[in-house]
Amino acid sequence: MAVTITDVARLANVSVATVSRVLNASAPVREDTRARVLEVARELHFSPNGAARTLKRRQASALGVILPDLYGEFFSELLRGIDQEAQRAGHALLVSSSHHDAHGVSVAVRAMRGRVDGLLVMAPEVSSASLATALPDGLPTVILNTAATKHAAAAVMVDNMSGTRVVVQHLAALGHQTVAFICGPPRNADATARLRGYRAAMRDAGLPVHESLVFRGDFTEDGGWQAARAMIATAGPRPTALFAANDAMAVGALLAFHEAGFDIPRDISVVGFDDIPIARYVTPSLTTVRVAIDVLGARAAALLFRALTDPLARGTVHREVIPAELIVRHSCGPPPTTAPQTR
Amino acid sequence: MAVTITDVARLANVSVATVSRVLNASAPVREDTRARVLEVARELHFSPNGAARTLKRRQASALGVILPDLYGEFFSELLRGIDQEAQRAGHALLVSSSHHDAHGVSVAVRAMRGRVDGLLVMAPEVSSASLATALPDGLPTVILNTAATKHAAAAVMVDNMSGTRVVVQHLAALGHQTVAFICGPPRNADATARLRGYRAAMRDAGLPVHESLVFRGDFTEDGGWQAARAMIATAGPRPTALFAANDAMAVGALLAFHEAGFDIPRDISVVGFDDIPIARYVTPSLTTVRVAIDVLGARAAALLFRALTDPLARGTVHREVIPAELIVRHSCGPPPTTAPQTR
DNA sequence: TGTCCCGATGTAAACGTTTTCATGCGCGCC
DNA sequence: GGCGCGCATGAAAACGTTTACATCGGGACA
Repeated sequence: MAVTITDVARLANVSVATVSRVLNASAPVREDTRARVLEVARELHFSPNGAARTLKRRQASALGVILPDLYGEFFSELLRGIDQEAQRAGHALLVSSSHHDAHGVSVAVRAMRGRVDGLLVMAPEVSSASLATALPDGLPTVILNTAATKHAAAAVMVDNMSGTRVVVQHLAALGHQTVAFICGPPRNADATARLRGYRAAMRDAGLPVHESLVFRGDFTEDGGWQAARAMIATAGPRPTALFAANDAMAVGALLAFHEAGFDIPRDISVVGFDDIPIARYVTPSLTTVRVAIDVLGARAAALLFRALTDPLARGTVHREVIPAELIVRHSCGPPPTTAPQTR
Repeated sequence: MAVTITDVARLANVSVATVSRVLNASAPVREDTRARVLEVARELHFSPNGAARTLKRRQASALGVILPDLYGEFFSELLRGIDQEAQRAGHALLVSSSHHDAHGVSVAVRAMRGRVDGLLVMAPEVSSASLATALPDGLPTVILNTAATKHAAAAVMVDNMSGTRVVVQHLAALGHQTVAFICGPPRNADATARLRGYRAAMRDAGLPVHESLVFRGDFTEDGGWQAARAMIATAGPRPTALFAANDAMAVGALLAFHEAGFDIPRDISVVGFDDIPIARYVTPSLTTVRVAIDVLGARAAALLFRALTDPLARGTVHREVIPAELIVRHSCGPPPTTAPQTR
């Protein structure tokens, strides 16, 4: 059915070896045979079978990408960065998403054996230990945003600590004393790191952390909206600023405040985290922490390629931290002289 | 290096055939041998080599996805829909993006031969004819948002015509007479269809199309921002509404208007197209055309699976149109009694 | 003129599976 | 008690490549 190298060889009156040599330029071939082979190959629309090639060469020219989800601009940007780097190296991407638990990751990983040269795994909700058992032995792996395991060749992570610190410092400098926080998903590594960062930074700034002002969230716009609603409805100390653990939730909170008639930043300041592309387009534009998500992906891919090409690098776990930088836009201002009214 | 089925067979004192039978449950095996094989396989962390499996089985359990780009929520949603459907069928996704011309598509497609069972191609900037030559012969293909070619097993497209029509009708009903338009990329199939739809709907509504109010765009937020700036600066008839060919550009326009001190929708109404998730979170929330992008992807994948499993379906080109529905939010209102002032 | 070497090509093995075919063995049946 | 049948298993071919090795001329050199 499909045309194979044998078909080309037959029609060009040469052996399959010669065809292979022509197509891969792997050995000198007389010019006229070369031309003849190429002609026949083009005529038959021949393209080599990837599986066979991979099997023989022991190199798939593909990277496996395991993601917890695909919803929202974050993953879009991440994948874009990875793809860009992979494409430069002539590698394809085998993508598999919505793997939230160790078992899901394990299944996805097994399905990739033999079809990828290395793995990029982002599983922020899976514990380091479970991840270690889910990862394969022979396949170089780079972990994203998760506590690094021994199995991995490298780990790339966001500097959540300094990111959260700089936000709190900024808010404190503006005069805010009461800063609410919206968490990410409970077992998510980034989420917990940012919560820890928030607490530590608040302490260091000499500001109190009111537990009633730490709201649950799930990294989605709707989660942020819900949390902001809860905040508006809640009794107790009135926050003058809200720090959301990611931009999506900050955007959701913005809507909730807008609906409630709040003026931002006059009534309350809002900060996000990640700097997804949309952050500068919402109203007011969102003060946030720039993470360069596409760079995060690209760096992870680059590290994986290094582990693949440089056998010496094996065995040593390389860690890389993507810096986090405060981006001041218009969603923050000084605290109001009197706290906003609940309605 | 990597553990193979042969290793398992040797340690379990059986032939490779038996191991294969156990792992695939493809033939009855005595219970004790079965247990022994499974035990050894687990012990060795064996997982079958995908390339070898694909080669022998002539089935890759993977779908190729070719996209023009990965930037923004549109592709993220599309990919999510595809992934969801593929995962249900136990298929992985081989993704390759940033293919804008026929040659790029052709290269990507060739790289996928033998590693995927079918192809999902979105190449809105490639002409139908070039696409036909770029697509492979033996591989079932579903085309997204592009004029269908004969080679394809199916095509899924957005109902751009009725989508644009309903927007113009909505604006006309509100009393708008002068409606500006921001185009997508010049050679993009969706973009041109939406422009055509805008023109036709305006004509049918008895409204004039001022060529000076048809602005160039590129489907990005920044493009929309630039176009809106141009609109503000331009002389000539003052539009009371702006229709952007996609949501990203509408969001960009929103920012430009906001920066210029316009009140939306009092000074000008804004409409988008696609209903990306963020559309309901911008301020004001965006009136747009709901396309259910994830469904678009999922349907495309479903059609591909049908072509794969049902050989009868081959040869007939199935077309499916994803409906477009007006979503009224807060970015539209009646036209101002006097046109907004340029500043 | 014989030897050596090198360039062009062919032959066949190998990659790790799945699957067809063959084989052996126990058991029921006449 | 011999015959046939079906079940469990093994041997080996096949999938479509790449590549190590063999082969064959022909030219350079002694």
